[in-house]
Amino acid sequence: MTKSAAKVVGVLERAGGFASAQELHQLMSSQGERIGLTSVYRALQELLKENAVDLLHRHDGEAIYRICGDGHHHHLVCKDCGRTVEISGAAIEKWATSVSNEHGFRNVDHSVELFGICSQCYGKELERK
Amino acid sequence: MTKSAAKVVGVLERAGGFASAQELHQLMSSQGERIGLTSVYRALQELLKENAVDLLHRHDGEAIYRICGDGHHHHLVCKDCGRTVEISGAAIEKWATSVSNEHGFRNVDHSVELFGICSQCYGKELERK
DNA sequence: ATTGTTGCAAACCATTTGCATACGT
DNA sequence: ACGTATGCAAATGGTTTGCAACAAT
Repeated sequence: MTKSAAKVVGVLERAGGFASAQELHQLMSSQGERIGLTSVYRALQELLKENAVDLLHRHDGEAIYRICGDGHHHHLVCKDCGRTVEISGAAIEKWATSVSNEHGFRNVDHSVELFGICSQCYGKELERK
Repeated sequence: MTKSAAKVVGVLERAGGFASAQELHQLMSSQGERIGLTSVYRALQELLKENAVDLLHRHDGEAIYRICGDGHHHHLVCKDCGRTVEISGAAIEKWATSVSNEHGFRNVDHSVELFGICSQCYGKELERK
């Protein structure tokens, strides 16, 4: 693993959640780490290939990364406030695999996203009426 | 609803699944619709505000849109040749519903896309080696 | 005439790439 | 020295905005 990658892992661990490449770079810079934005991007690509980080996208499309507990999981996102709940289900994984096999596909990757209104926002909506 | 937005809805309905703004524009152009890329983007923003379309992001971050509340089917897409198989599964629907309830979410909609290598392309890959 | 819609071109911003420099062994 | 890692600057590509021309009522 490259030096930059190690640094990025460190910051991601300290951050504890999701962060974009730009945010990581800013954070590291403000903490005195001398690292180029390019290296942050390259480190993240490297970590992705090794499945050391998870990638998903914010509402605006910006890529955000997180240390991967190597548990593969999906997201339940509130359309109003953006609150996100991580979910995981063996059921989905099995289903994806069997459907893929059924159609003769290999190396199948899947993306599953659920979006709805969380209980908080649902409550606020009712108040308004 | 603006005229462009109506056209976009039409194409999205015919497409039946997810499509990016760029793809929509290409599609419309190739079908003789004279519309600017800008208008496609503006139409999609408009439709988003009205909750007429759902937005999510592809693995590469490109925004893809889908008519909201249309008949549920998902896609199994070949990463190489783009061949697409429509799939549907009651199992997924049940799973999505139960997970959503578990977390107190309402009006939950889900998107499931599978990406892999179809048998044809897999065969070609083998030949190459 | 006024208001809202369109489309071109330019701006924007996250991300990637080319290339020359600096590092580690 | 050699191969790799780094970083700057420039290119890329999806998306947004400014603005002038245009349509609809």
